[in-house]
Amino acid sequence: MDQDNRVVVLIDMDCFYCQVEEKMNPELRGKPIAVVQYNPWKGGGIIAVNYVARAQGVGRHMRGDEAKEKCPDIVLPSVPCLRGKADISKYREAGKEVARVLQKFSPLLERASIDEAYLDITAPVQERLKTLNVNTIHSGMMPNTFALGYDCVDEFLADVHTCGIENMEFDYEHAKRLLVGAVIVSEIRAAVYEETGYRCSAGIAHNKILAKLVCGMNKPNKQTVLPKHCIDLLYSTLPLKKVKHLGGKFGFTVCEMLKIQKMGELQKFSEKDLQARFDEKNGTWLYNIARGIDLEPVQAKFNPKSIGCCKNFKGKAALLDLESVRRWLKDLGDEIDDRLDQDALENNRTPKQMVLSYSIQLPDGRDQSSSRSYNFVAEDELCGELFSSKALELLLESSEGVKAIEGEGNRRLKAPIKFLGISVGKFEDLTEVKKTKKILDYFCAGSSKDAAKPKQNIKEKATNEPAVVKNKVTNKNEGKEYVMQKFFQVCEKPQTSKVESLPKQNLDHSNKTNNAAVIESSLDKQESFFAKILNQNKDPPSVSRIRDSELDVEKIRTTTPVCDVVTYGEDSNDTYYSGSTIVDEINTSMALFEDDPKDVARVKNIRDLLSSSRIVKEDSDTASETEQNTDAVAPDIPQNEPQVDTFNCLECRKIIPLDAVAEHSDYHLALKLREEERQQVRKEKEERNSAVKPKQNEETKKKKQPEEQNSSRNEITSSIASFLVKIDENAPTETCSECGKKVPLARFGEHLDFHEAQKLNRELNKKTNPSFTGSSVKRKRKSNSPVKKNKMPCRPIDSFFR
DNA sequence: CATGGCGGCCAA
DNA sequence: TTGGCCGC
Repeated sequence: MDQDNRVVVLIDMDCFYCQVEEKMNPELRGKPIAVVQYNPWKGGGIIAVNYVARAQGVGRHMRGDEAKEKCPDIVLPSVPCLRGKADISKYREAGKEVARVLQKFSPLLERASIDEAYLDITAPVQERLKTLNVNTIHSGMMPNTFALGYDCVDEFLADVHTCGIENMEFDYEHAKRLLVGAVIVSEIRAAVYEETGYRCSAGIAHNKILAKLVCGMNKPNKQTVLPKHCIDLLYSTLPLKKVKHLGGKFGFTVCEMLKIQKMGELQKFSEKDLQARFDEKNGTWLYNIARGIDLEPVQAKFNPKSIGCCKNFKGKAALLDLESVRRWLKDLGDEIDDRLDQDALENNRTPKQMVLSYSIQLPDGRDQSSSRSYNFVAEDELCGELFSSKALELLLESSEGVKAIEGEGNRRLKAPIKFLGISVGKFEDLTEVKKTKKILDYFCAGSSKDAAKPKQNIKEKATNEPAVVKNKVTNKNEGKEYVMQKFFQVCEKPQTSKVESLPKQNLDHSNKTNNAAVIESSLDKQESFFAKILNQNKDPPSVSRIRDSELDVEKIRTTTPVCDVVTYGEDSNDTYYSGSTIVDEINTSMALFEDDPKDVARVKNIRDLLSSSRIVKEDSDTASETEQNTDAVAPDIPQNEPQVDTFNCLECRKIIPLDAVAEHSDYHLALKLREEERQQVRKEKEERNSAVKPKQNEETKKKKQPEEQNSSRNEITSSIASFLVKIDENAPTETCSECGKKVPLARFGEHLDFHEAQKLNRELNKKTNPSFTGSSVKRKRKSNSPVKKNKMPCRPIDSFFR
């Protein structure tokens, strides 16, 4: 049986939350610790205990206070609170960090929880067997390894070396595979420790259930192999409920109905019998697992399929009035929003559905839970407010006497609410346009974004945990401004100017002075969002370079397959996803504009940014010590100028107060985007009069998907123009509610994206409106203004200046 | 009041 | 689509 020839591993992090705390605070190492959440009540609930504390009798299912009694010197790090609830994002990030290491060893990685992952290493084992002589394997190659059924691993080794001649059950090939598997798992665990500092345990067997089963048998920092011929031995004493899926009610009824306790006793029953008692599927499953057979494949799955958050309101804390429900839903919605933002950046995906879950207390005192789902529609702007308001609607619509009692301003609820949860799922891949929007959001919002959108409505904050993750991107928030500055600098540079702001490696192998060419060369290696834009600027720079380097949505689109709604397979989840994520693109963009990585790391504020990018020179009489070639920009900089901090905009030559730099950059970007929109309209008009000739795509010198290169060649231009005009009389069409145009059904998704791009433009325009200066700029959200067709919905440019 | 906050899967 | 179960 092919399934039995696998080598499956379960990696399980040892008391993971504790390890995360220990890593963050090395003082804690060697001390007894337990991670708690919500410490106010009896010291908080313990959710993880390290092994020092376990040795002193501290266990899970204890309160912090109990732990203190058992172990007075225990340290109790607390899970941070955000918006009034436990925030486990740092553990989530740590789990991802580990999984990324595991992924290097096999693409067949299935994340089972925040701290557990299955790996199918059948292929790596086969590979290793080609070069590794099994007889040379010794226990030194796999420290901390145990073989179930053997007193020590050396005995198992001996069995393998002698082909297990003493045991009829011994399957030599199988044992060899597991042995080599154990060697590889040792290497995996060493790599995890080396690269993350975390220790883990592992189970090695020929399927998931068994790997999981034995993983926990030797902990911490150990690994356990379960050879087939030892299964019965193990099962003879193993309580049935220890097996995954049998730990709950089902396992209990199995034990009850069959009057058995041990796993081994299951073998006494025929498959038919088991099917008759339970159901066909369960019967077969039980029959198989009793014989160590589990056919479940390890699925390549890295990302969760849903993102949710919830909160209990126990006892007196139960919600009694509408207003508190509203408040909590808002917090839950905001958290979802934050996590979705990050998820979109990392995984290029967006959810199609949300689910509200709740439970109420019935008059008889028991709880009753329920849930209602909502499928997003195109007009929905996914944001915290949408989530919370939809959730409230769903809650009030739902039949169960949740409705507020009339009168008294709808204040009181009929039944106390004990639990609220919002989750989103059914992800689909983001289209290129939406991706573009996200990237621009990221860069353009600049410092004003965080101030504008009070994302973290922090009710309590136990620690000053950075709310957003610590991946490369978010660490470099300060770099955003820098990149924008660089971007405009590059766009603006006269043809003849030096390219000193571009990456060094590009200077090396090129005597071209043309920016586009330099950037183009950087595309050999990688492509960034900005590179895409800049790369389109093949024409000689003109007065309005920005316009020439238009953000041409259609051109960007052609770099990826033409489909708006990529039907959701496992694409967004699996380990094979090969497209560049938004995070990739942002990081590449960053890299593209970094003179030296240290510069960006060093940058702490706008002033540093500007001086390091040589744009600003306040106190400029002493400034030339840093560089001699300030003259690249110097002519326009008022040398003996100001007491105030200003900088001279390369774009318009105006002197801009430092504190308005971000907005000013946004303004130029808005100009650029607006021009793009104009051109779209122009194009639209032109093409209404003349037939469209599908234009040949530029040579795309990117690896990407191979099919894509073929298809892009023989047309499939996803040009906006093409779907605005070309209407096949016979093809089904749909009338766009935004602009009233008839659009071929096949192109309708793209058409909607076009409007999306328009909205983006408008929002950027709003963002640059100086009347909202400073911190109170509302970030995107709520664009319910209808589109006026054929009319520029922008303000006059001049109005941007006071 | 008292593990809580997740997440996955599946039957109906 | 919903409710329930399972497990970390």
